[in-house]
Amino acid sequence: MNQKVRVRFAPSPTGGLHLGGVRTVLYNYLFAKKHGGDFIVRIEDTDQTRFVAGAEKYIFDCLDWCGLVPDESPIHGGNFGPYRQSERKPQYRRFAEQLIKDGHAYYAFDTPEELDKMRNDLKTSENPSPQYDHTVRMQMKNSLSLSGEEVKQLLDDGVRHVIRIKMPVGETISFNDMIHGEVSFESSLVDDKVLLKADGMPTYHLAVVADDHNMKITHAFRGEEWLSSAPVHVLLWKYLFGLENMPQWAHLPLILGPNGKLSKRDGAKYGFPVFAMNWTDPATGELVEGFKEKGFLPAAFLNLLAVLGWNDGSGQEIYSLEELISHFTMDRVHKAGAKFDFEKAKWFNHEWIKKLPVEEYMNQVKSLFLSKGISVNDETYFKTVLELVKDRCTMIPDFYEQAAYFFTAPMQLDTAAVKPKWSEAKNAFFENYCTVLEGIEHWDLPSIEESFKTLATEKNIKPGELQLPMRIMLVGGKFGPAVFEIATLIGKIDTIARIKKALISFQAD
RNA sequence: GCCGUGUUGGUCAACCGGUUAAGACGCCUCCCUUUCACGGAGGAAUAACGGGUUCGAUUCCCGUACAUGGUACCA
Repeated sequence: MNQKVRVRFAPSPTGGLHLGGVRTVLYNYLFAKKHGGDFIVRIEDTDQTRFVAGAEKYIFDCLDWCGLVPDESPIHGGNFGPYRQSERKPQYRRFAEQLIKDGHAYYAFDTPEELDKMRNDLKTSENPSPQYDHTVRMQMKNSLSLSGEEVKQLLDDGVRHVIRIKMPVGETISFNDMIHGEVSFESSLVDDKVLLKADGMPTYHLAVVADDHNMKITHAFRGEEWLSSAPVHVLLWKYLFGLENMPQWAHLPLILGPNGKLSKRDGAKYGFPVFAMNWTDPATGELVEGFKEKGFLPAAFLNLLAVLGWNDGSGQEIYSLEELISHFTMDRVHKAGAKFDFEKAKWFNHEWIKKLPVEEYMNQVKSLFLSKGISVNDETYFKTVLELVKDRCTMIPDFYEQAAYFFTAPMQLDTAAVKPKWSEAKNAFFENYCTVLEGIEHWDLPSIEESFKTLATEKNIKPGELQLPMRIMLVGGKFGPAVFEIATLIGKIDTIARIKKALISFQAD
């Protein structure tokens, strides 16, 4: 009764870790931490045909980036391993045989061709996809329709076969979902799902139940796409380990794209990531950009996913991981799927860039700069600059545009912004101003600004009219913090050099 | 087709029988700023449809529509 909470995330390593997947991990993690329990990751690598090399490592890299470290996993260890299904193979067969012995499952010898034939023969416009269920199983080739000797013969001959669950007729199967409440199904309408495949590997249905039992899982969260197969799992628990030991289920709502189901195609189509990190499909070589590479902060990524389908009713929107752990409750998770809105996602990232001290992400910016050919030598200067421009950055790559001119003179000047109002008088002012600047001994904000204003008054030009040209000279465009602050930071030599260089190009035509 | 799940502004959403139906993103206007942002003040914009139940329904029930998931020896 007082069993410790044990929640598992069980990805199948077949592709990138998408938004819905990360949110499932997050809720698992939050729930486990909230109750002082264990957060477990196991890998569902039962399907050899779709298993993708490198995908397991990819999943853990993503978790690492998000900061969701499991208590138990193939790479972290634990007391209820192994944590990969492929390493538990013999056990599944035992469970399946047990079910047959108890009359809850049967051998099926139908070939793929025979299955196709059945589906084709029975297909009507009314029923486009006939199931292998109680209505047809006696017409098929299995241990229910065949005699004991026939079955034994087939088995002895080593004929390929699967093991199917024998769904009961006329029972109502129901269970209490943590999100949806009571959900029920008519057993007669559910088909005889394959439990053990011809190659001896279990299907997901047998595997989850067996593994959850083995690992003493108390709460199992998964996407809503699994809800329809829940009756199979409930029955398996009933037959194998007892309903009273079944974990609490929670079927999380789906995350939708702009046009329904979120697919990796949406990323390319609408220009936003759908995976946590870059994912290269080994089959096609196609690269899908991730949130990390797009320039998202993990804190923002987690935050935006957490509140997509959950809120605590307080109106708060910005949560740190710690806050999420203390505020999170399953009863406030939504039932309905939510459409992902990239604009709002960007807003979350912007908020986190403003909120977090620059130390948290300065290394990312540093490597961004490095890739653009700017090396950072003075860390204090670097931090000051980042602090100054962070309000203007929504995503990490924005720092390049917003801060590069602090390190290197702008390549291009927005001359169009000054030329229409440019005059000899202004030109003279700046030539003069350079001389004034040369003479400044203590290069600080007041002396730069005061001398600018004094000279402008002397020349009878409004200082305001000179500030934009000055900005274009130093920055290259109409953006950035206060001009004199920029001049202060980039220093005397650079300031004068940029003014002189700009005067030439203003003159140019 | 059948089964499951869902349906409050463009999007995320609060409310859990009586409200002028919060808030956020986005959009628009203004202020701040002779740059761009940040910040501040406003604005436009919402309960799918039809029946019930009730003194009273956005809230409860039933239909319909729509959306979404499943319907594989995939997960």
